[in-house]
Amino acid sequence: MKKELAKQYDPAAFEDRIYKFWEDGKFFHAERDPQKTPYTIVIPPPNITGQLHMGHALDETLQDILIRYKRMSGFATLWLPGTDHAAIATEAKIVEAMRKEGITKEDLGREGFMKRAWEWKAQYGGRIVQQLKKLGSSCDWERERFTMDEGCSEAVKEVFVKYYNKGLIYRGERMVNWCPKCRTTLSDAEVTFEEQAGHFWHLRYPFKDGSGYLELATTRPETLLGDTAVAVNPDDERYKDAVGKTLILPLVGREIPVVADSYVDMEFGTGVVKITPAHDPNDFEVGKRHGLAVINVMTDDAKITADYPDYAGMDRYEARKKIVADLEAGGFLVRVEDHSHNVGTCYRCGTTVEPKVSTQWFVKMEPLAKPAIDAVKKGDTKFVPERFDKIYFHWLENIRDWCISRQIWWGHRIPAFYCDDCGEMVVTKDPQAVCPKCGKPMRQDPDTLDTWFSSALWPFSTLGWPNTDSEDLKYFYPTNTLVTGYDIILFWVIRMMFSGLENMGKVPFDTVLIHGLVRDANGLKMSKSLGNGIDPLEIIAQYGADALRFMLVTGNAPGNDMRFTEEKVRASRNFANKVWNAARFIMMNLPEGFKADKLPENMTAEDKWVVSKFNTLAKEVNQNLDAFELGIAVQKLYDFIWDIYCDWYIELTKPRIAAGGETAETAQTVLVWVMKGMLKLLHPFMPYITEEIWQALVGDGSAIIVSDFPVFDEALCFAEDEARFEKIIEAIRQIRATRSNMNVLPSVKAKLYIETAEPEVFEAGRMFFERLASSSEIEIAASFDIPDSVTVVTSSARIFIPLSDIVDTAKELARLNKEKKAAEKDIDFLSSKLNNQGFIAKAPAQLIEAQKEKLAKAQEKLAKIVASIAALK
RNA sequence: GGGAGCUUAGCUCAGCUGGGAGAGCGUCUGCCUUACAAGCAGAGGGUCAUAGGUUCGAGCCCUAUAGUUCCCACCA
Repeated sequence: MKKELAKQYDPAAFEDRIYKFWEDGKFFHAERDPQKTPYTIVIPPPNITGQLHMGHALDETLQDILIRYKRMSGFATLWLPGTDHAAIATEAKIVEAMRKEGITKEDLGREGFMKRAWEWKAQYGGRIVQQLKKLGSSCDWERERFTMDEGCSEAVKEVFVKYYNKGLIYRGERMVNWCPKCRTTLSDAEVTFEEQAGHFWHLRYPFKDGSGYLELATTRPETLLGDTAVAVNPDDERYKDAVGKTLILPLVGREIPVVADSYVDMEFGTGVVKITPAHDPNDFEVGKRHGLAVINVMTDDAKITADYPDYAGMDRYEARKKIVADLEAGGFLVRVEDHSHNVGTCYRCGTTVEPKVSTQWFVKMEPLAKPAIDAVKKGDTKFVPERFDKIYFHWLENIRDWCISRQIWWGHRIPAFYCDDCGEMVVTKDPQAVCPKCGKPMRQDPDTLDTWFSSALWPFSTLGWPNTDSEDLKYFYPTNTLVTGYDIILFWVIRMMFSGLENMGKVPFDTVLIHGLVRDANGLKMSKSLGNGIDPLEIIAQYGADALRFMLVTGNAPGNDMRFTEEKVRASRNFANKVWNAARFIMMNLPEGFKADKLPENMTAEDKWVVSKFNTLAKEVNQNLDAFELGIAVQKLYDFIWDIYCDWYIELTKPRIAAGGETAETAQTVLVWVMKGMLKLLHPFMPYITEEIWQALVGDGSAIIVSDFPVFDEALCFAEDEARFEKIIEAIRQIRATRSNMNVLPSVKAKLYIETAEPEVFEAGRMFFERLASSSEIEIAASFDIPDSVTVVTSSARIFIPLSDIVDTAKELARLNKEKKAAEKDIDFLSSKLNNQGFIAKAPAQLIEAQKEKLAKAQEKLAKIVASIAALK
């Protein structure tokens, strides 16, 4: 053997070294191999400004498990990494950093700002990548991409121009969501609604002719400045006469008409609505229908414009107070009620969004949505778990056009050029300096694109598109699995779907594996503002990446949220320690240069038992990984390794190793063979420890990361041997339980008389009773008569333990009677089932057989108990 | 207003196409048995939210109810 393993598992001692070993060995690098089937995952690119958080840790772990599994299963696997420029988020951070230095964007100018932004990217862009490596992510770093690198930018321009020429992108004046703090538009998906306590101000607007007033209610009195009408429902009898009349707008004095529009709900409030087309999306629509003026009363940072000297320069909330006060003073305020309503806020900074009319670029969604819906309906792409396709369909079926222009500098600049002289506009990939019509200079649109515009192209822009000759593109597209959280389906998954279909003619991936959120121990979302986030890097430093990874998949089903607790990480670390020590035990007991490439011919009952169990495990792990049930796969592994392998098999080999000779050698071979297989199965989940042990145990220079993943092997099914050995295990368990119940110390050894009709079965287990069942000597026969002994009854044996000094006949009788009752209950249950005609008629034959067997066993057992009770009396 | 999820042991959660309820942690009892006390061996603990229904058989399928979380829409 190569070297000794440390007594305690210390991941910090080898994780970085192992990662370097993999990188140096280029094991992550994907080669196109026509002999192999490709398996591709593109990473959801983390923000360039980001710090690794638990959400990433989960996302990356799931991907790495799938990639490692497929790599070992013989696929040409590509896990393509990269980062996202995260337009608004990044720009906000840079602006904030500049603010601390007393610099503004305007100070630097566009070019100067961009230079600074790229410097920022160079400085912080690598940080997240280094953090991903800590997790053990086996990404092909040679193919790392960035949404603003040359190729991705080329793809963005290509798509923009293409869409424009197809009429899928248009420029238009629309009501958009405006964040006054970020000073940019937001798409509908970027607006978060929040319930806020507010007020309902009831106002009266007087008729111009002095014939009274109309009473209406508003939640935003400050927008009154921009009112250009008041609307009522055309069917509302109360206001029939008012329609067409003119009102005088309080405080402003503007004359505004009363219009009839079915948008007004007669039941709500007074049935009268003030119409402010410049500051409310619905009002904007009403305004269009009635040809109303759009009067903007606010600046880009949501302050009142200079057009209203009484309020100019006040922000919207300040203005609200003053306007309400003035209304009250003027006798226009009727009353105020409390009213809670939903307010749109910026997903990034939380500022209340201000609806605003402006000229923006949009993607026409309807023609793109249709194929995206069909693709999932047809099953070309499927969601895991399936229920998420409902969210997908709902959004696409009710889709609105996508506002893609942003009023920031960090991002892909819109490739549209304007001639201020003749008004010509050119949309083109190449910079257009002069106007093709009049020859005057042209200027490029100052706006940039929504960050999701480039990430929508990620599955193919990263593979070389728009160069359709790209070998990577041909080989690796469509990708296979997309792994992401449910919170990002609307932002990203949908947009990749229609982009892939539109530009590549194929869906970008066949499966979308959705995971949930990692919450804190109290079930709260981890967030910066709450300060309840847990840093994965600290956890890794303390417990190791393997423990963190293992914890993140344990006990979790696809799509479900999970809670993070350190106890769970500790449990995972303990499991790693268990594996570590099992390996250590084996290596301590192996002769120099020991090889175990294939199973020995002369396997014993317990050897076949463990091999057969392992074979079943291999089948289950493969099946569950294929079904994306990582939580189940990992549970099976845990159970096998801890319970079957460590608690039983290793213990069973100890007397054999002590005995030496042939049986020892066979045991050693099986120990190593199963250990190797089990490490392979565990490798995708715990890559570091498995590689570290592999290197020490195998020591032939091979790497587990590229070893063959174990699969089910018909030749390793030993169902009969397995069942036979279970009888010995059952007996040992029963003896231990009985002794424990009777408070017999393990140090008190006793003779065992095993009465059984299957002596050969127990002969095979003879050497185990001493160590595992505290026995001093064993006799096996078809019949015994041992008075004053404790009687342990199993389905296949009656075992007498002569502990005369501690046996209390009355107690023993009570214990046996309890067992008798249990056995009788068993028999009742089974026989009533078997006596049920419906069951016999309709249940599967296999099940009926199984029940019959169980019944027979139970009856045998009962008979033995009854005999023991009789003997006691 | 529309939709989805969840409700299983004291806690956190698994439970695949319906066939005698599981894990980890915690609790209790014994053990330092030279791989591991980050451990070993035992034990206790659940009318699977409630009420109906389908079925030979329901934690699982159907209906309703309650509680809870989330998503979408956003009526001034």
